[in-house]
Amino acid sequence: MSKCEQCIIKQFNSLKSLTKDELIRISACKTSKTIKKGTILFDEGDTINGVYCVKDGICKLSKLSENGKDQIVKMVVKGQLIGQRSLVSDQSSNLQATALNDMEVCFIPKSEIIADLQKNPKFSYDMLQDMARDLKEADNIIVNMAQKSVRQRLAETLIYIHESFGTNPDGTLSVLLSREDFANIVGTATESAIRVLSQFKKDGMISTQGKHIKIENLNDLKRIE
Amino acid sequence: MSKCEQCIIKQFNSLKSLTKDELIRISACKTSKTIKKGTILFDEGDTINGVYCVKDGICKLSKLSENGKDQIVKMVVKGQLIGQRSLVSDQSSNLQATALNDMEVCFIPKSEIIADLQKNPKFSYDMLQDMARDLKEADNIIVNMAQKSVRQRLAETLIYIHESFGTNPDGTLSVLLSREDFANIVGTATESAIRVLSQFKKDGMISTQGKHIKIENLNDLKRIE
DNA sequence: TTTTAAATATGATAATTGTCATGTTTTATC
DNA sequence: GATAAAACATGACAATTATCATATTTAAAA
Repeated sequence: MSKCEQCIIKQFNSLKSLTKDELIRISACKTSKTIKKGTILFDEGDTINGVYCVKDGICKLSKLSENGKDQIVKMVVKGQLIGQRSLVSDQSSNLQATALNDMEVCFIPKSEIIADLQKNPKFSYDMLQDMARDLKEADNIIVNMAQKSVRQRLAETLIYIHESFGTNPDGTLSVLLSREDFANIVGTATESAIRVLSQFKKDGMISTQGKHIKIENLNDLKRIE
Repeated sequence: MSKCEQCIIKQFNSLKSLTKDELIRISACKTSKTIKKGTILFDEGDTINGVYCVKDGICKLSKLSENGKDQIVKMVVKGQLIGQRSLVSDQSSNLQATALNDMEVCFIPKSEIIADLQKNPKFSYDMLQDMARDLKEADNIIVNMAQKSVRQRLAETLIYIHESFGTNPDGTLSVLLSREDFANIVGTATESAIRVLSQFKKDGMISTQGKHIKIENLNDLKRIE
């Protein structure tokens, strides 16, 4: 099992601000896990009792609406932490976390990290900055949801995934999502998402081979209104 | 000018976690301001250079969408801070702040408070908890925007204002909003907001006298789907 | 108070999006 | 590889919401 104090993944999140001693202590009680694609890490209402540090893979954070549809609120990739909000506010999770592909994660128990948060100002300030970033992002999503069309939102989602998570060697988006996932990000019916994607394809902005999507004309996609 | 160390407003925000010495220092350089209804405290893109502590009044935080419409993202009332996110991430504001009625605020310069944030773990932990609360709230709004109808969102907005900000002696909502404001909270056209409110009135769930709205049947309003 | 501007209200119509039905393709499992 | 299940796709139609036009009311200014 790898040691936190030597792990390079922490450079991408607030764990980098822990002291060497703190890291050694955490390393001793963390758990490494392999999580299969499709597995639910935790559900809405679950008491998480710690944070996950994502070493590899991608995960979606979603919330069930009263109408029975899932809304994807955030996607978490390698380097990021999951469960920070619940840790800080000492509440059960308000989101469900589901692995979108096979994942490697480390689980750090709450008991080992909460004291550091209250004692190490650099660490809590760092987490504060993380959360500030999330909050800004969430505000932007609210505005998009409220004011933009499904067509626009879907185009922006494709661009976001393309630019944030990159592409495979063949140019297809590296994050493989079902049409239902796209609908749940955009906040629309699955059929509507499928229809819009089909239209994008007809217009030559994307190409598809099964679930794999390739952006063919980024500029046109960016110009959609 | 009142002293921070004696001010009771700070009980409602993270400033309560500052030490007496820190408060005295901040008190010496803070500015008290009276802000007239309708005044823009700061605009999108402005460098705020500090935080506002709201001593009285209400303020809306909004963001201009590309289609030219304002989206109200949050309402801030007595006791809360404004500008925390920009302070923490050291960025210009991504939101516009506008007074919804006459306000009393104190402005604390960034230079006086940022060091405390990095040195006083209790203070930063407290602000972290504030931001965690905001983030949870924002996630809920995303889900509502994405999955609920205008009718539902408007009903929930009325209930939210009723329960969070209270009513005047005559039972009308204490926060006075224009129909356009309601539209900008819900994320719809002003005409649509007006239409839905008219329908609520016809159905006996609310009554109106000019801009003043009174909830007449909270249960029916809560049951809207 | 009169005048003017702004906010509220409502109708008509178009555009967007959701729902249900049904067929096709892809993927998983035996 | 055959079979079943899931995911994808598309048509038809209904519901929701936006837009434009135009009154009417309310608030503000002269």
